[in-house]
Amino acid sequence: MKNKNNNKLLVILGPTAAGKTKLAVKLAHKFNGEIVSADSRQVYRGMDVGTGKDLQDYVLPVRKSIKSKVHKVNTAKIPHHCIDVASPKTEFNLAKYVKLAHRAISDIQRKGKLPILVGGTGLYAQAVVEGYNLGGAHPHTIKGVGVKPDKKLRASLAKKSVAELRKILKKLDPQSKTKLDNKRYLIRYIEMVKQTKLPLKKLLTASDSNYDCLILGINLPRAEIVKLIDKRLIERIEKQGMIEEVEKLHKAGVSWKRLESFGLEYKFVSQYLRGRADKDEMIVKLSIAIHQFAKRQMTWWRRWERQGREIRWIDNYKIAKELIKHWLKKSTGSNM
RNA sequence: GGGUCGGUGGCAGAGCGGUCAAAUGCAUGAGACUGUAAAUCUCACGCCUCACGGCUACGUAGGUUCGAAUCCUACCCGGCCCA
Repeated sequence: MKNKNNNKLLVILGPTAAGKTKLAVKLAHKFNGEIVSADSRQVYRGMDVGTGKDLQDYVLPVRKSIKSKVHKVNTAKIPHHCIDVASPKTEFNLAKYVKLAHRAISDIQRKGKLPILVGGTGLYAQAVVEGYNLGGAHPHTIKGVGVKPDKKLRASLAKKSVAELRKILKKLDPQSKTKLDNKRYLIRYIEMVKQTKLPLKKLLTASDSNYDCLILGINLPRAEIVKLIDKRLIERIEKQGMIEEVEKLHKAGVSWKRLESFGLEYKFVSQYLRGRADKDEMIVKLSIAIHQFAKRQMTWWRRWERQGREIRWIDNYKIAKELIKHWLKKSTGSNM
């Protein structure tokens, strides 16, 4: 059940390089908060420069507590959760993330502090806020679904066309309607319906939101974001040891294939290290890829808004502070 | 100066008499996406029009053809080779 007294969750979104972390840390100091990262790449150990972890001197140089899987607090610095929780050699996914995030949030709330969910991975943040059904990942989930990947099924469907996959899905769930044109997702849907025997609609229904949320989105002009991205990119490559980091990960046993699957810095630097591109070429391509990523992030947030979730768009600390003050004054649970 | 190859949409690059507003890739724009999400995928992309359709386009200017990005001539520009 919900904690009636303290189920507040502050969420901070925005495209990459917009300054989410910086803002979040400042707010954490101001409002006695702790940070929960909603970033699909910060979860991996050893991926620091490329995910911006090293820039945060406030990130705990922490030790992982085996029991809680939550980072220990290091003195006055702001604790960060859901960071460095997985080896880059292992698979990580949404279900695992959601489980960790909910646990971290509860822990923070129990301490009487304000959890601040910060990140650029739209799916992760949304799944936490909206309470997606993910295998009973946390107590608030209505119905445990938790459909695990079925490799055999996936292999058997791999060669089907989009039309064929749609037909198969339709057969399993006559009421399903989807405009999905991505084979990977269609196969996933088939997998879920087949294993649970539940209609797709039911599987994709979120529970009530578990939290009393205030969602702040950093919204800067596109040109500004592009500038910030490029500036940060050059710093990462020339000063922060981005290339060395990738090299180190590879030496530690992370395959090139795996590294490239992480995308952006990890992908393009790997290609450079393998001699597939020279440095200038790599930087140009990488820069473009990050711009495109930022765009995709914004598309996600706007979609979330269209689905009915309010996001307050901000571009500076002061506004954020005022909005939060106002929100904290309101009684818990009444701002849906 | 002589020879030679080439000049195509934002870029790269096909096309070499009609079916070409012109393949493909990239960039760009919009979007999808609940267990890979920094991933994966879809659509649009000369101009005008909701659309049927119309208009302007393949270095420039002429020409040959019913018809030219595609053939011919001259010129301009670039690469290479010989002087």
